[in-house]
Amino acid sequence: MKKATIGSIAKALNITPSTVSRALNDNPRISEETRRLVKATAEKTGYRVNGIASALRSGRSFTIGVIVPTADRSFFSRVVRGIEDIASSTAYNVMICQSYDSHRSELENIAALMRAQVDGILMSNARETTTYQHLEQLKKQVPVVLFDRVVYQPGISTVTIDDFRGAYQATSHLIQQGYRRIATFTSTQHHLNIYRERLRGYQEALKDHCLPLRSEYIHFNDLTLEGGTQGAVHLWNLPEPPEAIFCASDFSALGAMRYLKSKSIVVPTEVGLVGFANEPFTEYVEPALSTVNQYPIEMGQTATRLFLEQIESEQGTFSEKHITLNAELIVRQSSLRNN
Amino acid sequence: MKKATIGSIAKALNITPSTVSRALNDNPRISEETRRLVKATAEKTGYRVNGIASALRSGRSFTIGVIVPTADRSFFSRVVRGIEDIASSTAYNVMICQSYDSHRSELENIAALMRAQVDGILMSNARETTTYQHLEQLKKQVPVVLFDRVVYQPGISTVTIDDFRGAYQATSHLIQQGYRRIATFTSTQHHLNIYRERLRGYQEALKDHCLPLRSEYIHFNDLTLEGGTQGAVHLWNLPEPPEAIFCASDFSALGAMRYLKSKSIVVPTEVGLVGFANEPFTEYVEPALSTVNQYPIEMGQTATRLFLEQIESEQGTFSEKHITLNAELIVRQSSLRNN
DNA sequence: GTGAAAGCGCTAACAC
DNA sequence: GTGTTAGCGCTTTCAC
Repeated sequence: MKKATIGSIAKALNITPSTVSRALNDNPRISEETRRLVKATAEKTGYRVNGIASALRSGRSFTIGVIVPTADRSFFSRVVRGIEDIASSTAYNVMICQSYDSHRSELENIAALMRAQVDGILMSNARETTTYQHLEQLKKQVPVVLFDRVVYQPGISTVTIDDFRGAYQATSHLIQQGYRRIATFTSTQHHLNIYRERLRGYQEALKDHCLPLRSEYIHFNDLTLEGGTQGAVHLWNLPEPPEAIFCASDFSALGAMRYLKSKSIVVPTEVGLVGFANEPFTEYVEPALSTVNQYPIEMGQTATRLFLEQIESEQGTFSEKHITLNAELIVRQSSLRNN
Repeated sequence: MKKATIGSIAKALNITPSTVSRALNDNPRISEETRRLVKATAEKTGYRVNGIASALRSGRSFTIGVIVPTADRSFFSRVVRGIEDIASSTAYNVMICQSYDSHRSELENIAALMRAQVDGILMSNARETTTYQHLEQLKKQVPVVLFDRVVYQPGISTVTIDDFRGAYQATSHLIQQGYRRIATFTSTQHHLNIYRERLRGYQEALKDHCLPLRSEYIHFNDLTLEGGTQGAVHLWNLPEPPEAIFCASDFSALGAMRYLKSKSIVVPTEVGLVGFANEPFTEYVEPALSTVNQYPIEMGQTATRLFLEQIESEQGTFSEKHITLNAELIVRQSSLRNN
């Protein structure tokens, strides 16, 4: 019992492989009769197209490569879901790789995906990535779409959320709740667009509300739980600790929340907290953490649509697009002052 | 500037493609000199092997297909990490698909992976999957290794953790903490091995400690947060509510925790809780949730090793293995009675 | 140690 | 509407 191929079907029906191929691909020049016959035989013999062979011949693998820093962050896994939504509705497969935020891994993933002859790559830069020659090379070979952690280069489309506005809204919300001395946690990785934008949003909001920018209230850390704890320690060692923190990540907000709890400082009565990313745990902690939703599914869908647009565009007609999606402040207890 | 191929390298060096292929693949019969020359030229011209072509020719794609219900559960994403660990150290790529617990999706994923000519499939059954003919078919074509949610079939290796012992330990721990009336949440999806085993572990622990099995204390739900809430509602409507719950999932434990909090019932003083899976949020909630660690990375690594063993075994020498990994009870505050 | 030749399974330009 | 032909890039057997 060998594997069925278009050849074996052809032989069984006394026609040629090309006819079989055409029939299976619904080529209009094939007679209804032949098509029916071919498909019936295919069904009966358990024929499955060999994607490898057709990719080799046609030059298109109908596979999209995706590189995310890590799939176990709710945000990225939901982006992937968005990508799969669109891909599967258009007969594309998705090959997912994780860079674990390592630049080396990112390079290896790109190499592996190219070896697999993917038709395009959708990716979010690894945290470690600070040089972009690899993208220069890559974009010459296949369409590349960056999302979330992006860099702007000719020929590369991007999808981001409006990190600036998200941060601006979050900070303004804290101000409206009556908090005045507002600190922020931001990333030491200042080459990443998203953190630069979130910091800018924080600063603009303060300015627009005529509040002073105090540099001791800007704490650079790695935005992990531990980073947030350290940040809180730093802030509460100041002569005048803040009344609220806008944290550029949920994990760092959680770190702060725990530190405050350990010091019996009550959130939100005494101190207000807002995170960023809407990780699932933000709903579960107490008090529930206010945060900024990044619409990850939409981001994945949009990135995939940009890829499809590019791959289907005529040679030379393509030019990159930069799409910014809305960010949405989700207000929960951690920033609602009882007043 | 065309793409470099073994043909182009051969032409440049006035040798044949076969020699180039051998040199690149470190075939021992190639002279050091030729190998050096070939590799230098490959480097210079930016040659990348075409994985598609070599897969077609050799019949091996060096790609492993992985199907998980969802990648955004910490457990599964860590299994994937374990798989990638081993795969990448052996030149295999990994193609990840998500079934979203739908049987239809699972079938489609299998089809897509087979089209892509993966060399094997590692999977965890979708919750919805209750029939297994598709695996019967599949295992004839490529090595199949099941993990976590498995079914036992000749020719299919499996990796599970010791769900029975995990549940047994968790329940025994509650008993040792002085809780006597112990309930459990289990899944309505009783065809899944893992939930059957966890229920069995709970029951055995009660028996071994001479505690009665009370059927009203076994609540079947979908093990989500909502399911856990409903379960708690049910239990606290009983004439004699329990003193503790062993929950077969962390999410359902969280549901119970919230319900209890809303009723001002204090965990762990009045009621003890243990979850299952060691989802990250279990550390973050208050009180921190005791749970059972499933060693996901080890599970992924083991599954991949089983696949490699099978694919490298001589025709006919292979027979399936069933590996059970340890489960480890992690005791946190939610089950530590202050006494 | 290297070359020649064949072919993996499929598609597509060109015939008629 | 169907067949013929060629070949995608690579590996591998069989020569010598």
